[in-house]
Amino acid sequence: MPELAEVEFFRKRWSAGHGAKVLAVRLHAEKKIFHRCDPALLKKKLTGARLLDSVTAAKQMLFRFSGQSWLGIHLGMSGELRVETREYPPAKHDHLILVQQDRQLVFNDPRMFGAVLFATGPKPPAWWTRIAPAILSKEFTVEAVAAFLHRRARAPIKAVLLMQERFPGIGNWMADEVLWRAAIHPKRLAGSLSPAEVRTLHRECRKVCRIALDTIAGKGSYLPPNLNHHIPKSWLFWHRWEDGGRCPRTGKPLQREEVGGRTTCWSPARQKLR
DNA sequence: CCAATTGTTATTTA
DNA sequence: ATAAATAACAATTG
Repeated sequence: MPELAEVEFFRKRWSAGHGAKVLAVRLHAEKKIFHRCDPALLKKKLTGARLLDSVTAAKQMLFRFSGQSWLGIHLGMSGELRVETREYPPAKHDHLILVQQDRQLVFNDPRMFGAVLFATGPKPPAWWTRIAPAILSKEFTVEAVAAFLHRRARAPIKAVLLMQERFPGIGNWMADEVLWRAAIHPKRLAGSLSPAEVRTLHRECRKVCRIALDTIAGKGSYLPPNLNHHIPKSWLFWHRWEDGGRCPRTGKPLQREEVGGRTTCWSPARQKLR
């Protein structure tokens, strides 16, 4: 499920535990989500450690603990973070739980395409620092997008938008939202976009990220009660899975088809192949 | 039983 | 050699 803004939403949930000690760690060490770390070490180091703070980058979260410990979480396709009471009994797919005095921080992931990472040391580990610069950062320039599209010239633009090395945090629905707003057909080859279209694409990437973050994860310290509640009613998001869904801008029927290996939704009246 | 799922990566193909 | 397409991963739901 989670893309950029949803990941930030879930990270913010766990910030309820900032400043508090971890009294116990419960985990399903044999599960695949732990295969990129040492779960025994994670448990040893985090038990008794204090959760200091956390950040999000792309689709990943980094939680910093006392004792120079760093916990990374990728939510994969079906992961979510929740905060439960001390009395909450663990459920089947609660693969990692950090027990604190007043709450339990739960990582639940039924499909287990997610990942738990762990490292110790004075600075954030390499698997964190090598994440591409954010779309909302200064480094995400029109020139950088143009150069990337040139290198991926023969791939459909939809597939290119999903590449985390240049569009960190963009996932299936955000890619469709960006292309719909930019009025670019998802099957257009990346190398075929005009300079004007590249500028529009760049601008809409930033707008979708900004608005998605504000509405899904909430501004400042406000955390919305659920994920989708505040997503603008005008967005393609609300219509992309409806059978017989219509484009919110043209009122014409939407189309759904696999593009770049993923189910893609677009408005043929707005996004032309030419 | 078949097909679907907001992600990533290893393998195969071009 | 490079880049694009495909398969695989696991669990659940319709």
